[in-house]
Amino acid sequence: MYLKSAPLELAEFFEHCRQNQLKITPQRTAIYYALTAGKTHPSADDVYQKVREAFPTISFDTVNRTMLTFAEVGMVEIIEGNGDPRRFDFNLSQHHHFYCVKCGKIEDFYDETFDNVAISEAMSQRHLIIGKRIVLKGYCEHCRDIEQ
Amino acid sequence: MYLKSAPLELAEFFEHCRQNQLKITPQRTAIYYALTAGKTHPSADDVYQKVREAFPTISFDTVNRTMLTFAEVGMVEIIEGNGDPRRFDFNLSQHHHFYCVKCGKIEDFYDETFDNVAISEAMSQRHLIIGKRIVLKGYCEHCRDIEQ
DNA sequence: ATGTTTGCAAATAGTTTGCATCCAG
DNA sequence: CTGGATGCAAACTATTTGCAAACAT
Repeated sequence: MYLKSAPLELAEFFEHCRQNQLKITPQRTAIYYALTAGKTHPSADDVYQKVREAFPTISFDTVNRTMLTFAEVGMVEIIEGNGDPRRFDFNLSQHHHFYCVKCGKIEDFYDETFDNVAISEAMSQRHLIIGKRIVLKGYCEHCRDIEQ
Repeated sequence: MYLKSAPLELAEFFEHCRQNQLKITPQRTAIYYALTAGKTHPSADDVYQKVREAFPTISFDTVNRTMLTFAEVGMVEIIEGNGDPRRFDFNLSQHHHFYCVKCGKIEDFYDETFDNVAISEAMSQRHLIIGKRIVLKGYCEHCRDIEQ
């Protein structure tokens, strides 16, 4: 089915903070609000601009660091690749990527089953699709062992 | 089936350059070689380090610009997101992304068919997979029209 | 010959770090 | 009170731009 995004309720946010020994500060609460009200895949600066509407004295720095903290405790996700140096792919055949969240390694893999799944009409009619790829995230065979 | 990456032959590389009005310079040729011989998902700096083995006087700058040029004419692909500012996702439910290569917009979508396709044993046994996502690339409904 | 490409240097953008002050618990 | 959080400034990394000299065609 079509499920809409389900942002955390304020109470859940507080709970999350407590569970992770994060102090509930006015800044963090304002950032939480900005996330529920702002654009969907914001950069740190997007969040900063939005938060300032409610909290004009907050520093960019606090926003940026708070977002990293939120990501660490699983309250937001960092979209894979973004923020890392640009990387190029010389393999032009249809393939998929496994991305290691620890060491940043990218591994190609091939999967015909995925290749054969059609994109929904809704998407392919609205946008002009030029590529389709599975991105797996995880710990690679090396990092899974040294992971605490 | 399992298809290995098929790098361009030197002749194809020259042909590609001619077709795109790119002059065949020693630097570009050396970069092409470095791509076939070097690591699989290199950053501009990775390529630079590799090229210098054969062409010690090349500048980082030329490598970086050449990679962008190669990407423009479709000889390499820029891995989506990498090189762009970090972006966060507040939507923690299982979903997928459409990424507009023109304006950088990311749109969520949901697709149970994709969700239900299992990851191959080969991948799931080797790595510790924590996320699976389809990434569609293309021109969004807005950019598809103003696209030249 | 001439328009593209290269190499250098400077500028810009995004992110990270160090540290003194402040405040939630 | 006290350790974590904040704000500021400086450092760092990656990328982009401008320009003169060099080169492929």
